[in-house]
Amino acid sequence: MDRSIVLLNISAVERETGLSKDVLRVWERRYGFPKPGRDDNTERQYSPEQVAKLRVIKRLMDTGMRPGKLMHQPLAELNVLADTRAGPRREATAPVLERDVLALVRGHNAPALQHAFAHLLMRQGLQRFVLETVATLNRAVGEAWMRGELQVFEEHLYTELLQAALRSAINAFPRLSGTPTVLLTTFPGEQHGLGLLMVEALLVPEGAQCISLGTQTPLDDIVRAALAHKVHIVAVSFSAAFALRQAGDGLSELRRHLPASIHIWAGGEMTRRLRKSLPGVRLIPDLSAAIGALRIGVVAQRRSYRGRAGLLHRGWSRPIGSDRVPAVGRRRLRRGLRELRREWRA
Amino acid sequence: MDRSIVLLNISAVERETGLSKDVLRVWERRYGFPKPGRDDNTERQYSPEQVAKLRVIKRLMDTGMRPGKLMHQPLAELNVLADTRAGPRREATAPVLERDVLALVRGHNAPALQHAFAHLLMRQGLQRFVLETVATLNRAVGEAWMRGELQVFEEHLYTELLQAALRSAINAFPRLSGTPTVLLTTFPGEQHGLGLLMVEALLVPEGAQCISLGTQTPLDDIVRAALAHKVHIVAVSFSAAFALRQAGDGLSELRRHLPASIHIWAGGEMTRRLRKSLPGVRLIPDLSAAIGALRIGVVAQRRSYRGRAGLLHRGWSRPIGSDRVPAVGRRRLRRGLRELRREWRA
DNA sequence: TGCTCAATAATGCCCTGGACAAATTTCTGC
DNA sequence: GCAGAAATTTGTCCAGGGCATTATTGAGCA
Repeated sequence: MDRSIVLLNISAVERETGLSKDVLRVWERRYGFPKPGRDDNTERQYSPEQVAKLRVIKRLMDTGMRPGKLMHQPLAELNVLADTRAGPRREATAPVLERDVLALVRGHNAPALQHAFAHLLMRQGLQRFVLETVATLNRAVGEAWMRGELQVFEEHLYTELLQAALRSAINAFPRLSGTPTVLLTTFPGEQHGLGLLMVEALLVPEGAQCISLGTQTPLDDIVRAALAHKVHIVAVSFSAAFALRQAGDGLSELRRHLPASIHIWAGGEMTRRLRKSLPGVRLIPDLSAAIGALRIGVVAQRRSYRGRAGLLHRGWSRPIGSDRVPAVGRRRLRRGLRELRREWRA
Repeated sequence: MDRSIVLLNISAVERETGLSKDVLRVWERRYGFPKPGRDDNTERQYSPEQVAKLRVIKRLMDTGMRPGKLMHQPLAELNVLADTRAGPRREATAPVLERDVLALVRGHNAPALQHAFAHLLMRQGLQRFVLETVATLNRAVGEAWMRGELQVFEEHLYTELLQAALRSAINAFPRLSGTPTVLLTTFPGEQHGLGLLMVEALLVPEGAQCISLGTQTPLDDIVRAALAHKVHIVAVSFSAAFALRQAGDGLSELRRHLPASIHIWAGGEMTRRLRKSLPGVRLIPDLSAAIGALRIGVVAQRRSYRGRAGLLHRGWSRPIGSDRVPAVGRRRLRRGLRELRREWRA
């Protein structure tokens, strides 16, 4: 039969797993896994099982685990690990919503899913929708994927429809020329843009002027853009998969090349794993922390949020335990923005 | 001074230019360019000038030129080449619009740009906006970038605002459960989603039901998605930068794994360079050709693929100069879709 | 001259195996 | 129980060789 779609060469595996060719080869040399077959030309041919295991390993590593420990576990063990890692399932909290939405995703019911998003968005308002619903759903989707309950294309559809919903909601707000002005983007190599959209969705209703460059802006272009648009804040988003080192280096570079008057925010799953503190860079490990961070003085060390890593591989989500960020959060957000505005006006 | 943001290591160059580490090293060995300096650890350090030249070379290669010829030309020569390559400037057509929009982009006037898009969109309607304005502007922006008149971040802002405009326009149409159903996505490695949005913007107003998975869907997930959603057409978009070989292989794979009743469309800049004809895959080298393809295509594909005659998959690409697809195009489009619908209902 | 087909060159990608720096873990002495 | 040193783990880079595919050139022929 047609095996060609099943066996992947090393480039394809690199694309699908995010693990570089060098890493794939060196793992084979060191750990004996993955051990792909070879084709007529002695080139590596990875089986889908190997690729599946690699994907899970990659995700676990994105939460801070190290490859040496994972490599020789059977896939089943890894899934158990993933579940443990995911923390206690909070059946009580909002499982109905999650279950319903996941059912729509798994049922490939695009119109209903789109409708559900629109409905929730209208009922909750943009900010609450993002803070409560989207963050929760993102985690649920990520975990379901991890447990093998969700296909890649199902996750894609979820993301796509969600982005469409957020974008059109954001677009519904008139573009103000207000303060503060926020530049949103990701570093080169980071292709997940959902986090940017979520931040924008939180800020725009408050009258902040958001300028999104989309994903993967080269460092010096971020600097140029910040200056050209005279922004007050540069916000950069990182998914869990982003390389720690690269992020740290890049953020330091940014800090060095931007005038001190421009704030730098770094957000997204990855920032929970950052060990070093980065002077002059505000870490925003999850959206609820973002709300706190908006209040000027508070800044600094929100260590408490680092405690547990979520599994969602992209975008922002909330730490597993803390599920309440409702009205209070919004009030704080508003106050925070007021303070920000006052500061920048001065 | 801070050279670190200026000198890039080989990974960074790979990310910024899209040229693999292997290619960068082998070019250095074979052609003597790029010849980066070395750091204390004898690792390559590329200067921004080299990176700039590499970027231009990459773009020229994406239009079909070969590296051996380009490598030793000075940057100025390459820019001339780029201009030549761009074909005759059609000063008469819509230069005012282009100039105005480019001015907004270069002036970093995001609100005005957003407004301009919204304005044009409203005045022309979604389809004409895409066919006439967006296609033209895209080329203008690409060429301006090539001539060094546009920064990367300026291009990013253009793309981002344009996508926002298209998305919200598309979203304004009610999601019909009509025929035909079209699955839209790109292959892994292709991260440009603007093409998908443009196609969607052409089809949705006609009542077609578009399901977009966003970019970078693995091949077997495209197959699964097509079956799960029972689509009539799978449309895949390729930017100029996409590797010819990978596209050809992937499309053949797709064709092999999808039932013959599901049509495959391949569109985007890259498809103009495809030499081989791909049986059972409809090439749509540009949007104006897409319109023709919708009309002629139904008949042609019925004959050529089902009958395995394998004809008529060329001749759809039009020479660079002929860019007029006005009202006539829309009428044709509508008729084409009517025919499609009739066929699929049967 | 114009065309087809074969020989040659150009090009991208894969391979092996070595090296090394940064980060993390383990060990050691207090 | 803890700070700091030593050992281990891990990702990334490098050189240079090989090969399959694609493009170009050349030869023979109509």
